[in-house]
Amino acid sequence: MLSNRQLLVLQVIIDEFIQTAQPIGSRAISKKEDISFSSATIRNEMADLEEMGYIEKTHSSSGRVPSEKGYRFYVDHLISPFRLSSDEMNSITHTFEKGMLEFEQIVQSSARVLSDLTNYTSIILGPEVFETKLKQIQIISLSSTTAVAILVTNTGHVEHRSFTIPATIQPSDLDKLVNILNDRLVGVPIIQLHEKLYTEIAELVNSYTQDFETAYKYVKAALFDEQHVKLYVGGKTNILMQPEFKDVEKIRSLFTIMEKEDEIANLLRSSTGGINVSIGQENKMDAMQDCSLITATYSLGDKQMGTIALLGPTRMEYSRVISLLNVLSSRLTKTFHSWY
Amino acid sequence: MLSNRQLLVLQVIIDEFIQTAQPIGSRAISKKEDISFSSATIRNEMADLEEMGYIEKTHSSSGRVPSEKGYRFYVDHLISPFRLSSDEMNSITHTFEKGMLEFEQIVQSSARVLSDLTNYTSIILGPEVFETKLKQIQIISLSSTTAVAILVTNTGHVEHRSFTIPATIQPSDLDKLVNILNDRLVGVPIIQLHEKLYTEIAELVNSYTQDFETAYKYVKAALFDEQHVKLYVGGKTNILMQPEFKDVEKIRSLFTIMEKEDEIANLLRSSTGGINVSIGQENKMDAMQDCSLITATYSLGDKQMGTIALLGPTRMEYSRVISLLNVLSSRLTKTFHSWY
DNA sequence: GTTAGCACTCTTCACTTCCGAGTGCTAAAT
DNA sequence: ATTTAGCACTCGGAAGTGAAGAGTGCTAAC
Repeated sequence: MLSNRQLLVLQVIIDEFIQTAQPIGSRAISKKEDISFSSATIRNEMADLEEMGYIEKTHSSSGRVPSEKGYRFYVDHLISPFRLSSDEMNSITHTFEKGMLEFEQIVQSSARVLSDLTNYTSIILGPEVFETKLKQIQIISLSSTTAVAILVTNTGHVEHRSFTIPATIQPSDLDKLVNILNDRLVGVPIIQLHEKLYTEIAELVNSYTQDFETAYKYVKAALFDEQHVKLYVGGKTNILMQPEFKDVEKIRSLFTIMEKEDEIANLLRSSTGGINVSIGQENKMDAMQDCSLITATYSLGDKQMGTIALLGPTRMEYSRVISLLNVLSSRLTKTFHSWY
Repeated sequence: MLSNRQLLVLQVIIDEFIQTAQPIGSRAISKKEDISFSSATIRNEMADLEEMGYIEKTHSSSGRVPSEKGYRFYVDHLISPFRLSSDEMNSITHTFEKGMLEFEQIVQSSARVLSDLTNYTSIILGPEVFETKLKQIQIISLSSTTAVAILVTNTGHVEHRSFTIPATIQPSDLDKLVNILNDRLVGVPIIQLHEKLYTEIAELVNSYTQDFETAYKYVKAALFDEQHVKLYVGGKTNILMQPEFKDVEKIRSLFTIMEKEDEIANLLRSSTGGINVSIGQENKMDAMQDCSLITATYSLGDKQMGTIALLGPTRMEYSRVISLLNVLSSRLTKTFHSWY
């Protein structure tokens, strides 16, 4: 168990290190306002803290640096809610007041605000389709052999894809098909589309001509086969300003990871409700071993819709970042709620 | 004027430096197969070349390195067409054989192939709208106060935007409006849309009710007011592998530039037909002073549609890159031509 | 339990020294 | 008149040295 004084010392060390990125010595601590012990006493406490694994030395006679266990303890027990400045609150409020009405835009602006305010890299996993329903399907032919299929959801999301069709297929067949699809599928939640398509609709289509079936295949492939994730990343370069990323190799591996959107998306998707902090080695991805990833989710009703995350060095301003994520995720939740 | 031997020496120096990124000494040159002179002779030639500004020393007793003037001369007079390997040709052919039918996809894959093959960063300015014409406008209401407007071009490009409308506006008004817009605007080249909207259509709309005019305003704002550029960047991290980018500051300034898509787009847009090479200081952007930017354009008929570019260090494989860009731009041109 | 004092450790920086790669010049060779 | 061999010279980089400074751990005194 940690004594009160040890808690205090640990807190000071971590707070200080987060700001300066420099190892903290006993003398520096003893000089702090809320500390009334001599450096020697601090040294003893620090020796204990080190033995328990909360802090480390960078070399035998250096000041101390928080260990990952230290950060973990700090995050779990030591941080108090951060009072955001009115400037910060304003930036966020401003983002939501532009009266944008599209998922994409709101989410994108959120990512930008977040990375601007923190100087870390923000990653937002766009709204998943849980609650969204099909609003309308349209096919617009461009030429005798090409057409573009458009799918609109009740959330205003639009997917589209161009495709080729054999010239043998009649435009009237396409129209008929669209009608059938709209008849049967409008209002159906997006996640159930696949299922419905393969049972109900496929059956129905079978009863028509060969050509009609072909048309169906094309449209299905165009609209429903690929489901791509939307990942918004803000301030990729911010992380370059952190002194821990002086090494080009680290930068490279981190940037390479960030290009693998699928993996990142899966990682974020797996995060549960509320704020979640992964520190250093706790991260599943190798290239993030020197980073911390803080995630928060936003939701519609009791369905989780997406995830906001901030990626920075383990030496992160946890307190502030967590407050920011809290505010932003609840703003997102509120906004989406007001829409539907 | 440069003697034949000087040309040869200059060529060897640049070829070698492009491969090794190390200063080249006289002895190394004299050992090359096609060189039959002693290192002393080479030294004399190098002294001349340096005096003329084609090569430089990194310090008083170092080997030589190409100057920007040297690269310029190399690009203008010394490079012979590069024979692309069949592997390279295959990768490109493969990209165009996937039967994708959308601008975006083709262009995106092209960017990827290009950066993969070269290990530089590829930037592609998406097809401009010169020849594209409006195919259809649609408005789909999502709720009593929200709707999504969709605009489709004859090239299969889809733009969409959600927007709010006062509840006082009748759905029937919206329908009427869409009909008018489609009546008047289908087939009109996208670049003329603005003009038409502000003259013809505005006039027409004036004769209807107040509400109708309001609806018009909303739709116009949603669909036509913002025109955003599509810029595809491939292999941003590739540039980190180049030894000239060991310095974090350089990386940061370069990446910061690359986030300013507007500026990059303007830069690319200003490039004229054919291959264009900007070496080092020739670049307008400060952060690119250590880079070379090679651009090629692709077109439809005699209208230039967009630009492909590769960004790398000044020590670039000019010959290969130029060949690749040539092939790719003509493939793009051919593909687009076959569509329309 | 706390603190002052001190020896000890380790980094950092400036300053050498040494080596090798490469040049420029001169004089000899072709 | 070129070309080449030879050699002194220059410079960067690696390795080494020493002094300064920051910080620790331990001991003994408070």
